[in-house]
Amino acid sequence: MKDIKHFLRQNSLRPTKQRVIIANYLFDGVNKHVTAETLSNELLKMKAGISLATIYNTLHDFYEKGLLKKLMINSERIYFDTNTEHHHHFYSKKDQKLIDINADMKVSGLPKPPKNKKINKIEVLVHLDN
Amino acid sequence: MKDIKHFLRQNSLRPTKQRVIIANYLFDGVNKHVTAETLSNELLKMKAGISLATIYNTLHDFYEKGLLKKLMINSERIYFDTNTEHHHHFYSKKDQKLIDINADMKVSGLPKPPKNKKINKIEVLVHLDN
DNA sequence: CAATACATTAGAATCATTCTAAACTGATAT
DNA sequence: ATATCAGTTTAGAATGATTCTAATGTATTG
Repeated sequence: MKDIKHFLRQNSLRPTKQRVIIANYLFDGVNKHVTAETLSNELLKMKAGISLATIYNTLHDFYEKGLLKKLMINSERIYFDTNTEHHHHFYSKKDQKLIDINADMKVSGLPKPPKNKKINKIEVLVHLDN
Repeated sequence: MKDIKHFLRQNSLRPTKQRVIIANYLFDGVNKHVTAETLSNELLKMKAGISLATIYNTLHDFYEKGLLKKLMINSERIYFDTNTEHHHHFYSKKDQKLIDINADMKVSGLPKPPKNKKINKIEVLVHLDN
């Protein structure tokens, strides 16, 4: 991501100091899974001094613009994924860690959806033991 | 479920008045997806007068004994499933409703799990549009 | 560079869930 | 039966992630 300001403007987001810092961290080319908390910790490390409220606002803004995916893994916190392509995950509860599955997986034997309902997307979560 | 008291005892749970009422509702032969809130509403309807704390405790106790499955669908609340067999779900966000998929589905193209990790179980969630 | 629409922030509010500690009850032994 | 006691229930407080509020700050536009 060379020009973050341009990137933010393209997505109808004012490139404020805080958004630039957060976008630079999130969209550095390495896919990430973050929660408000883990992101806050990273930003603290780089002494960015961004308030929690702004972190929540920004994650939400990025999500609204389709720059992040929301993952429902456990009910304790919300995970955001910088990989917005359709993909699946390994999940280690023990490590509280998600790992992308980029392979092209197929699900067979799926029954018809209920009347008047259409399938939107299929999500596979592979739980790891240890 | 004919003898709920016996059933509870078999699972090392004292058959208290509250647990009997809740177990009777949950294990009546029809699989259910409940949250503390929806269960509380049902119990209110039948004027059971069971406190929220007990509802949480009981769901937890039943879960600990393997009588319920926990589902992580969204981060707003915890869902419990009376169907403890391995199975998958349709989910309609709009209706906030889960539907069991009992068909025997297969997932192909799964990559190897990360080093030193074993696959525990595979969960497929089919999101519905409308 | 002034005006203004949008952003940031600290701290309060919210809401599902968990905790606390006092009152209660099912099981067991007498 | 009844006393005992470990296990339960409960109201209400506490917690913790997230959202809201409303005051202050800042990017954009003309």
